Amino acid sequence: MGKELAKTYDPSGLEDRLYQKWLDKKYFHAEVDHSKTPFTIVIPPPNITGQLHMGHALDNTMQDILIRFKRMQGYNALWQPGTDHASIATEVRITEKLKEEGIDKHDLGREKFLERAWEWKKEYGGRIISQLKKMGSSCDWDRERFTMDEGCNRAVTEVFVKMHEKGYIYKGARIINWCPVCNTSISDAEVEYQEQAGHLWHIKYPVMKEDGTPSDTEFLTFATTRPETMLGDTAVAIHPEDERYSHLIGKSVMLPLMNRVIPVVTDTYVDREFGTGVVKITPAHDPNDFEVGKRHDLPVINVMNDNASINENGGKFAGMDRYEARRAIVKELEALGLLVKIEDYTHNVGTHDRCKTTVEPLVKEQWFVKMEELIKPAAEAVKNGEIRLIPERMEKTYFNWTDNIRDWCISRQLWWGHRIPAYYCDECGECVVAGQAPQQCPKCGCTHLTQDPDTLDTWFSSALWPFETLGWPEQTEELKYFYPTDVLVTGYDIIFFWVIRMIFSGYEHMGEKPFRTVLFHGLVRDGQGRKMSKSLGNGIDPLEIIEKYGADALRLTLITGNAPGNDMRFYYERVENSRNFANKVWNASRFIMMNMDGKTVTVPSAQELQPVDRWILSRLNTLVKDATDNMENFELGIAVQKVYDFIWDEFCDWYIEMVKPRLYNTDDAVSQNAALWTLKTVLTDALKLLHPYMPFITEEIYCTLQEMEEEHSESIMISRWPEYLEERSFPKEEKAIEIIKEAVRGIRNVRSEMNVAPGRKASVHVVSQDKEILDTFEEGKLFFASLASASEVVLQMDKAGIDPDAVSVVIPGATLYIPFADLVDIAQELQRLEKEQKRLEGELARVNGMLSNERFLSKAPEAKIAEEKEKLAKYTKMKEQVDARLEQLR
RNA sequence: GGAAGCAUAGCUCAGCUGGGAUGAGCGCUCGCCUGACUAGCGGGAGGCCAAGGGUUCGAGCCCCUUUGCUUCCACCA
Repeated sequence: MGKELAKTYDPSGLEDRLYQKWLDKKYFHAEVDHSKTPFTIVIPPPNITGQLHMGHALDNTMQDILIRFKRMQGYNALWQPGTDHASIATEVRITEKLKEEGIDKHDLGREKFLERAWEWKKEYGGRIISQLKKMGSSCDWDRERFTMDEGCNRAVTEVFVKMHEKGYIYKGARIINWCPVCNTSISDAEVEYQEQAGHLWHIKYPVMKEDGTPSDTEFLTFATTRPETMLGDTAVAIHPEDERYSHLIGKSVMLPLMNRVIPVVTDTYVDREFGTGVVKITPAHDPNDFEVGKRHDLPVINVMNDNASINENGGKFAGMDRYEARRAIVKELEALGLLVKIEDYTHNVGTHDRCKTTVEPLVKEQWFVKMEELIKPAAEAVKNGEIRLIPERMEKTYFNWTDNIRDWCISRQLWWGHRIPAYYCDECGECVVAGQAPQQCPKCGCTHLTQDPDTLDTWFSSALWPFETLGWPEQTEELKYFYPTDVLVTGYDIIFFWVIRMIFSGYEHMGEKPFRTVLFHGLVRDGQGRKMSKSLGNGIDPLEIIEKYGADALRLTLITGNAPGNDMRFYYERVENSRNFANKVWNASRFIMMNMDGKTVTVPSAQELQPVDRWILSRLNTLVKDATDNMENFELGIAVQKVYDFIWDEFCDWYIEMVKPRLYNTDDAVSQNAALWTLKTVLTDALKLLHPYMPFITEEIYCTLQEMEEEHSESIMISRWPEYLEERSFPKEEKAIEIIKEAVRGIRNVRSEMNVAPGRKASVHVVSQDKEILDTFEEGKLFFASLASASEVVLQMDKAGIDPDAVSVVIPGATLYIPFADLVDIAQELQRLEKEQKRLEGELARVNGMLSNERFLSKAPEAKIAEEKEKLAKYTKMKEQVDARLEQLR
């Protein structure tokens, strides 16, 4: 025996060995080669803080499937890997770690902190990569990049300076989302709204009388969820057409506690239907109020410090935390009789997606990207189909964002990230944006300039990922050859954060789209449909699954029965099934190799191939076509399902069983050789089709199989993807074998129903007037007998000489008789046949109904009509057979 | 408030441009250690495809309405 395979498939050990082989052979590496067509995927860079989770596992499985598929098809496939510095996520983790050591980030200082961060990167940055390797990911590791490596840093600076010159990047005081715990601004996309139970405080402000003193009878009542912001109120607003308050237009109210007189303004922003129709205006602490304030030229009074405590503008409340101040203010208002009532109220509160702290809207000087112009080509590209989103419905989500675009706040008050290339003159305050620190101030000539302390939003660099990883801003060969990339595979949850930003960046800086297709996948949830999360502790570690079941089983599980963009639930039972399938493939291969052992398998002539051989070759041929089509259309789950069904059902359960008698019959070497050749050929191609999904097991078997050859290829990875061949299509044999399969199924069914012991054989008479059908059975006699547990198979044109009490099975074009004289229960037999008769009558009624419908005949396509006619003939014949048999029994 | 998705076998899901639901896995049930595989083999039960309309010769699939669940966006004090 050439090589002994173990009885059950054991992935451990084997996977690492094969992966190392692939690395050694440089199969993952792609070089610019103009004789080949490139196929490129850039990896969504995992965070350096990251641990491989099921989302990564799914994302990377999909990418690896596509890249391996295209590589086998002969494309120059590049899967560009790398990691992301993940500015805030990493900074939070490091800060936490420092805290554990009793060190405050600010005491440590920026430089030392960054040293720690780089140490962290060194320690953990490689972890996720080694985990991706466990999955079998065929990334070109020689090209691994990092969002903060030298090249990416250059790209970021270049982009910032260029966009600033064009006026796309500006600095301005805007209301932004502030996280008082992380001490940084965050973008709109980072705010996560949570429904929280709170209160609605109804408060009234006294209206100012003509004499300039507050009235003690006339008030304006309104409601607020954040009473502490009243310290910064600079107006009260009503709707201009609200008759209830029209007499107050032009008047003022007294802001209690602060004793500030503030105007009553009119603005259509006010909803007359909501509450009392009165809104207090706090421009410094509410985005809408900020807009109102701008329209009415109201002062902006910031009453909060960065840590959300009240600042010196808050009078006697200065120094209190925002919630402490809230309580104190409510208490005082109540004492003054200005608190009307308190209502329970659940509302959405903006929180920071990283730390869940309630976000505080604050007015701050920040850097922004002006989006209006930039977004246009990005929206257009999806609209005109230059970029395709899969599934298509994601376009709606996409346009929802592009149509309501807001300027992107890109500055973060963090240390870990790309520092903003803006420098301020220590003398005159002039701001200079430049690739390198200027020697002197262009305005006053001062030589002391200080760089902006802020860093950029982490997505600023990932937006450039598809081209910065290929060398941009250098015009490298790689960039020219591999860009634009082909497919981006990612979760729909980062469409705003990342996908859109890459698209407009691609158009802006490269003048071209970053990728042709975006393939979205959903979330991997737990068995109860919940999101996997650390806080719930319901996460399933992919590495544990790999350890136990193998990477192939995990990959197959993640990809089967799942459509693009749909969430999926993770079940251990499904992994077990995948593992069982791996074992099935393993054992089928083991069986084939055992039988090939010691023999030289030669290519059989056309005549030497038997109908069953042609049947399975033809079925394989169809599979090649269908599965390839599905994969080209990114229907990965459907494609692999077809391969799975083919291997397990058609190949293992039918073909191998059909061929066994020929393998065991040493007298007919020609037939045996034809069977072995077919087995080997079909197995090899099936393994190839399966390889992108289950790379390890297919490689192991393929190589073992190849070792039995004189000239063997060294890896399935670099073998050619099977192609549909017209000369391998045998529709006639497909039909013929289908009839035999039906006969076998029918006989098994009857035997099972009658409780015939499996070991008990009986003769089977095949009665048909159709010469071709008899020929089919004649040719398949050997295996038909074995599958149908027949002691002998007798073919005849009529039922002469058959025991009239025999059990019968009707299949299209033939009736089978099995004489079980001692077992047959005529009543039961009648019942069975009557059931079959009824079924056929139903079918006939349906087909006849269609074919007698003139509108059907005139409107339905030709092919459909022909199909129905064929069915009519088939069922009519079968019914005649059943009728005749019933007649005979009665 | 706006939008999207989902509702198909006991459970979890597939079902391509409308053309018989022999759909998959698990579960259930009956029978088998049949010279690759009990991580297996053979048989079986189980679905008026959420409800109601419409378009069509024909609807799980297209249109409208309703109900239930999920998600995204906006965020009104």
